Amino acid sequence: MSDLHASPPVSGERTYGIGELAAEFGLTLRTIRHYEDEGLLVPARDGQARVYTHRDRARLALICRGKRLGFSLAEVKEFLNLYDVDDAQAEQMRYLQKAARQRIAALERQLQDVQQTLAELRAIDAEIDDHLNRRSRHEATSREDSNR
Amino acid sequence: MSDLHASPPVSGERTYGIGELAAEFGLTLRTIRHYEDEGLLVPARDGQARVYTHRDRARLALICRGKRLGFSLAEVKEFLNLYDVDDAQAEQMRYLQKAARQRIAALERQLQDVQQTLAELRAIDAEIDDHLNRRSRHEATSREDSNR
DNA sequence: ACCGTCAATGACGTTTACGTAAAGGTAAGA
DNA sequence: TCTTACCTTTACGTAAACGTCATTGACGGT
Repeated sequence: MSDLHASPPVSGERTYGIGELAAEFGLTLRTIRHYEDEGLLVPARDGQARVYTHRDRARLALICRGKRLGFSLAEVKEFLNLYDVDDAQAEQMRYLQKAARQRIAALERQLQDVQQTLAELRAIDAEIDDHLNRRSRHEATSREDSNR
Repeated sequence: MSDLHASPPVSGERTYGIGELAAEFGLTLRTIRHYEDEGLLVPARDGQARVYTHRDRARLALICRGKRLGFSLAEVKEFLNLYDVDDAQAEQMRYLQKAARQRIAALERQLQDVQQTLAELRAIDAEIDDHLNRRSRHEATSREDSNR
């Protein structure tokens, strides 16, 4: 009758259900739960049900991006800590900064890789264009300049 | 006695042993053989021993880069075909071009990801610097400006 | 009261990308 | 000839990242 179970709409923060996030990020429920098993997400609970805050949602977005970049869940996990710098002691801030700089270095290398690969593939694309055009022009020529 | 088994130094092309390539690329023999099992490499043979040409070596470099970019071996495999455009029929050139363009699109997305992540991490790095400096300056101040 | 939907374990299965022996072949050097 | 270094194949093992049931629970609607 009275909403005995409806989670408190106390703090004006909107929350998300697992299915909602799954749909939004194109993941399965299993996958999101797996991220929790691995300690990448620690959603609140409304009874048994998982309740995700904006912060959880942001973390999930970071996880997805990390995955797109080819990092393992373990790597993404360390990665995530970097975004929680606010509540860290000066002691471990230096550690986090070291970690951040290592990641930056890794990403700079990856940036090189991506750019080089892009350049090569674009060259290949152009080369194919070239080949195809020559061939078609050649065909046209050998057909005694039938067109034009 | 006479080099009955020494591979023909016929064509002036230098060749590589599997251990050589493993050392150069920081891979294990097992890994390189695995790439062969998966059809990513098809080295020549001198008896039983694998003999790698410059071309094989170049392919291996591409494989490594693909892996660094987070692609699966299956993806890298298709990827490799793009570099063999020379000996392709116009028929499948169009197919290869399509594949190339898909990869280009994927890499452009990845480029965005990398750049955004880099920007964020650099911001975090700076933010930590900031926090640490404020704190140290605060400490200094509270110590009645002990230094300087 | 019954249904359908969404979610929660729990547990075994699968794919990818190799690791790790085990058992042996070949050729150069002491 | 024996050792050492480098290579071979065969085959089982494994860690990561989920997929895929099977079973159960809580709600909302009719």
